[in-house]
Amino acid sequence: MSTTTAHPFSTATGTDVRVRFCPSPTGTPHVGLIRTALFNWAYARHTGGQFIFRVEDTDAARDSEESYTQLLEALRWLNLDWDEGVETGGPHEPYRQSQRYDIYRDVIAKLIESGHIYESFATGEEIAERNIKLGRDAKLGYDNYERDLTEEQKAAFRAEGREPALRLKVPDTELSFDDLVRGEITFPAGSFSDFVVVRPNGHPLYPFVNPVDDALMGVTHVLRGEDLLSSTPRQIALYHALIDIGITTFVPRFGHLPYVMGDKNKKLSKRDPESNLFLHRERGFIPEGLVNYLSLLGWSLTHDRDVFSIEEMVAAFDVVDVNPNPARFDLKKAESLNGDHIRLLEPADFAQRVVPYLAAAGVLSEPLSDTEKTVLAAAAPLVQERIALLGETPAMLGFLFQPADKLEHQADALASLPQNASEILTAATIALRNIPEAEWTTDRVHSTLTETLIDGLALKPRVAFGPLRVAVSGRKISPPLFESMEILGQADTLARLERLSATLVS
RNA sequence: GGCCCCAUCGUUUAGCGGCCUAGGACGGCGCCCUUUCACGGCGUUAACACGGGUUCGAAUCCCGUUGGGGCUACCA
Repeated sequence: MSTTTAHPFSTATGTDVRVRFCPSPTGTPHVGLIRTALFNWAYARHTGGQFIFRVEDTDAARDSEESYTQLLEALRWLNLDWDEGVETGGPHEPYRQSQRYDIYRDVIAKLIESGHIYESFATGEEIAERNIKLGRDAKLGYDNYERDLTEEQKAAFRAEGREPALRLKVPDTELSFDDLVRGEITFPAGSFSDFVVVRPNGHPLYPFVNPVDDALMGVTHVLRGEDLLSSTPRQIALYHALIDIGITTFVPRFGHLPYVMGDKNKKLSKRDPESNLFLHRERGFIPEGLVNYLSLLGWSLTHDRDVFSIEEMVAAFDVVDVNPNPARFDLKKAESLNGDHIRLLEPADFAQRVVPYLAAAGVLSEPLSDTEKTVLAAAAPLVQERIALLGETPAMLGFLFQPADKLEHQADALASLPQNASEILTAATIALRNIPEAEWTTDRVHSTLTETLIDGLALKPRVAFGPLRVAVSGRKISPPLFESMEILGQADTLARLERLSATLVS
């Protein structure tokens, strides 16, 4: 097509690549949005190009500063750093659209002067009426009939007190582009019409400011959600106008990333709790695990492995390998992957990361005392091997930070006690009391208890150790018993056994 | 209604004409390990939507059908 020849698409590769993440700050960060950020970031890091973070806060009614802050927090938490953008600055400042209105005014003036945009006085109702009158579907949209309004007609509208919106003249031809993830896509002539770029009150709209900023910032690859696919021809039309007036020299390549679906066959909605990035963090996802899972939403590293590091992702990531079909957000899989990444953490690192979760649950408070640090360091490895979310740790480790007399025995744990629980506790208490304090180790506790209960009383391990577990942790499920006893120490352990015994007698 | 996108196990993904009697992972099921719960190990379950082409040969290319989804704002 001639327009394509006249207005070439970007051919940028390698370090010339410029991608951007440009959310509008409405609501809390959505995992689909973050997936988009991740893919843009990964593409920039893979190619050695630049990653721009721009904020599209031109909707005063819905944008909030709180949401803006959350966006920053989200990217920082996931370690998705940007080369240019809000906070960090760069050669195309400012990076918040609410501060760029002067720039848009200038571009608008040039587009009016060059005849690419024109005044449109029609209201939505009038457009629908007109369609009906002409025997077309009312939903058909605008038919460009004000393109050539005379000065007299415009004056007449103004005399009625009407102010015009500004519309872009789109070409009356088909428009196609080569989508990075979907291949060649063509929109037939007439499937898109002149669209409003500026409201009557002078406020520029998203379909205008987004491409304008991309053009001004030299964005070469637009990787965004599939929901924006149908607006692409209009954007390309705008680009042609921008090239015409010398704002830029090329049209970026587009890549439309697949939807992130919820349980049902529809987009994961902001209402779905699973869409909330911070909720996942609260539950104990670690950045490594969540990023890994998010990367799998429409992409894969290789055929036989899906646990990998962000570095491995960057090394391999290319948008052209992104799968075009929608991906479902599968919490189970995400959690499993997170567990794998938790297991990969250095034990000290893991212990460190668990602290905020323990603090939030009231298990302990920061800063930790030396004793608490010691206990945590000893206990953390015991649970690192068995959880999928950091949020599971308070329930698992809480008993270690409670004094024996404050420990609560859970109902289901008490209910699980065998008839002879008292007898078992007494026998165990006597045996454990005989261990010299200096020899109080996991192994010694283990062997002593085995001799006394398994060999001596001929009990099954399950029956023998159950009551001890309940006495020590208050729960049916706990970290390994003997290790726990070692961490608690002899005196505390004995106190717990005696306390449960006392409870059972009374 | 119009336009656009999508189509491999329950889910996600590998596959880009012969390596596929279709591979991995999560889930499910079973077994093993085991002081509980996990973790781990082993095994198992289960898919190319349908119909036409093209080709010596199709999950892979083309067309159609069906089924999903999205867009169709003076929101972003």
